[in-house]
Amino acid sequence: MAALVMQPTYDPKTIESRWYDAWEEAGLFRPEYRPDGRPFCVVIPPPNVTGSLHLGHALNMTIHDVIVRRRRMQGWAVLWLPGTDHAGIATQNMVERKLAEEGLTRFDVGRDRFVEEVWSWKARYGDRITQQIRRLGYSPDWTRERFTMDEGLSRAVRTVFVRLFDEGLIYRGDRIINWCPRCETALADIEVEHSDEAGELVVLQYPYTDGEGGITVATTRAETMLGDTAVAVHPGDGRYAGAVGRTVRLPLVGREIPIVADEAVDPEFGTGAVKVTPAHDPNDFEIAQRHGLPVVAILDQRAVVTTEGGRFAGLDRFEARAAVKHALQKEGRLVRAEDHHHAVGHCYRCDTVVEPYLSRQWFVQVQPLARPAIEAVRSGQNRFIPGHWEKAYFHWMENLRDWCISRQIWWGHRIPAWYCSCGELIVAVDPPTACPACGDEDLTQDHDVLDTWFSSALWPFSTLGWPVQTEDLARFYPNTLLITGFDIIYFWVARMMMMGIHFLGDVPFVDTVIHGLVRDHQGNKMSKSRGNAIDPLDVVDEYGADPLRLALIQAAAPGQDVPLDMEWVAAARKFGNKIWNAARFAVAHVGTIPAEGGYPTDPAPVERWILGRLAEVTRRFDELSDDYRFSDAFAVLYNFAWSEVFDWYVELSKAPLRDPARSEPVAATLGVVLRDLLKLFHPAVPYLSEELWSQLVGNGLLAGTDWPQPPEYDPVPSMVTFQELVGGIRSFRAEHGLAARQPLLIQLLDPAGVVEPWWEEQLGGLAGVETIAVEGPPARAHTRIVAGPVQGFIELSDLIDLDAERDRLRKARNAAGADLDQAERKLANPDFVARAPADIVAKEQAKADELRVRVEKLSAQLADLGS
RNA sequence: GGGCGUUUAGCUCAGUUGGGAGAGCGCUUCCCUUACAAGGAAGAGGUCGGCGGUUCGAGCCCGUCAACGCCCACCA
Repeated sequence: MAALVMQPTYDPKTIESRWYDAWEEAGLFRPEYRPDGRPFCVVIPPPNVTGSLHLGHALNMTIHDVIVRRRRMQGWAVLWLPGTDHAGIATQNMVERKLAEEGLTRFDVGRDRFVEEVWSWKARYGDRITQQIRRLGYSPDWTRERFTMDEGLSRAVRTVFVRLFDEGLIYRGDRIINWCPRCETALADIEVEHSDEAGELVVLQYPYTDGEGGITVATTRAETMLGDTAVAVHPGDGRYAGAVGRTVRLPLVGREIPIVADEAVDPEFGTGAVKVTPAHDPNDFEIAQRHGLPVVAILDQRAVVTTEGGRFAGLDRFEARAAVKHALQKEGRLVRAEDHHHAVGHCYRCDTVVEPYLSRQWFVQVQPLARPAIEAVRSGQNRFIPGHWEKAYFHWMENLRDWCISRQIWWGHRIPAWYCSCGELIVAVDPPTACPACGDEDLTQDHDVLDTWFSSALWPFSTLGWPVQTEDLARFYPNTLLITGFDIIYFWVARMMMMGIHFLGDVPFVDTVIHGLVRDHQGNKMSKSRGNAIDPLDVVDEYGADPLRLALIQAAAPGQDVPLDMEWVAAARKFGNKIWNAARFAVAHVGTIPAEGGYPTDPAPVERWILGRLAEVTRRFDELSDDYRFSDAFAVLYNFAWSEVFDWYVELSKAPLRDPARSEPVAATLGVVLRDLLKLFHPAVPYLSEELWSQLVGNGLLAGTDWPQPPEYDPVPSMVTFQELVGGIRSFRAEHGLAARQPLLIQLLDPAGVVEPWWEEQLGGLAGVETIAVEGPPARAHTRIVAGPVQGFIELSDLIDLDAERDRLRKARNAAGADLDQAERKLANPDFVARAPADIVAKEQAKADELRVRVEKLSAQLADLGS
């Protein structure tokens, strides 16, 4: 028995520090807790190790926790595997910014010291986010926590690299890639964010070397002309038939360059002639390869003009753009400049404009990996929820180009490739001691590291021990689920599919649950730069972790963005207060409650009603949860709890609970219903429910109990009539401004015999009326309350304004009359009667009958009142 | 240039086998009744973006238009 006195208001702060350690120490978060359970596995989308929790994480992990806590209670052996990501460029940038405060760059400190510095950062901040995860009450298995750069995962990364290399799916080559001149590294295509920007299209004339005139070309990046090595036209373009084979002289540079014909040129665009800059444009690079053109790089890795740029050397690309344009104008080679909107690529980590840059990089040939990954989704081995994301997935996968995986940063998995002075390339999981070709022991490891997403792609199996065939791997691969935001479907989901299928022969997870982004109440994406980002820990401080969790899960319709207003969180806290106080009431009136079962076998009508509703709601909640429709599931549960259990059943229980002779069965039912509510709500509000459990049931941990399975009960039709009667009386009372404590006299007329003995007492409590008889209408002036087959007659005292009462009745009759008309019109339609299903027609008929009676009675009443 | 999403009460949003329009917050009136004023009771408020179609019946299915948002795309 809980003898503790509960505070009258729910205070999240005092209870949310209490239960986490108990759950963890009981081993509840480990799959071993249910050794015989069906395996269930989901891996956390690993947050950046030095990052901090934001609302996107909170949404993602709330969905995780709501799922895994329920599955545990349902007896599954649940593994929710946590961990963090080294987040290559992002983390490196953070540490570089910190160095910058001391006036240093990473090149000042050198690679080894820099990497040490990052590790020490990781040591200092690496557990901040995991502490935050605990504070929000999330329940992953911390004993299995992983980090993408721990020893095991690094080995998995090297193993995958070596195998793909041996299969010919990883290669090294000189290609034009996306280059961030600020981060000084290559980026994958997907790591470039395009935005439409106002620019300038300049049209230049390159003069022929062998005669008058010249050829005009257009460009948005004038500075690149310094590196032009040709002009290209379409072979079928009649305008330039005579030009192909001739040469032009490159202005400012003086280089003589040829005019070539190439299919890649679109004769419709611009002048139909295109300047070819092989070192700084991917199309041009390909044209140059086809025509054996020289490649002249005029920008270095910081996008500064090289000595190839002559007098422009040393200028930044944007300075050079203006300077070159100006110089061309002075030489009369600038035909015109026009405004031009075009997409400009930016680095997704630092927003710097990305430069196409020729360099030697490592690539994954993705098409052989993508094909089975597409097929797996097409055939249903994996499904997206909601399904429309499959289209986006297919479209992206089908158009994939090779994935540039080498990065010129220092923080990450170093590429397991070594070079020997003899020219030998050694790709191996473990560092080679000597060159297999020449025996030289002086080998140099490749300086680059791998794209962070390369290691992320292995997360569903590298975390389980792969390449070692561990028990966890056998038991938990494929994972049951993956839960993530749509913004990383390409970065992460698609790559996990490719790698999982390729290396394990099976999809990495069966269901892919996609959720939206958290937005502010005006629908804007939250971001630090926008200044509208809300720190979840501030929300927790102000409202509590449970209210935040409940608000998030209620707001998260499948696949839709979540506009989070603090009003939602405040409303969730109000609900917490409501259930807190319902429990407080129960603690005072209910004795021992069993942890499981205990459902009454032959309950009285009111108890049968609420128990029947509990069973219906539990079943519906389970259906919706199984379909990942949590917002709907919790709406059903929330409305049941508040507007049925609290507003009706708790009120109905008060009278019998005060009477020792009748209290026992009511207390038992109230106890069981509240107990199951705590269980059903527990996945969303674990702290609150656990605290109330300790007060109410006081036996073990709620988190470790079984999920409720209440038996079904026969419906109680008289309850519906009773509720309608109470509503009618209350409405009458309110419209006439009658105080609730002033009893009204009511007589009931019940031709159908549904009036139950318990009504009298409850009508007194809930509607403030005194029932005087169950028979015909009284002689004195009265009005009627119509509730299904029952009529209530309330004597009209001098206090009642008869005009107001006539208005009230007229309004009620007109409303019923309008509904009746609609129903009768439907029933008069022969097509409806003939074609609609029989049960729909019968329902409509019953509705019409009931409405007809109601209209008759209200009309009769109006006549009685002399209208 | 493609593709996707959204458009429902004053605000933010739910509404999947098409069959009587919902929640939270806000608003109006009454009530500090012994679980709860972070509460209770009673109300007001919607041509479900426009048009057309399918159907006995459409917020829900089809077509079309409009507005807003997002993703993808090597047209200089």
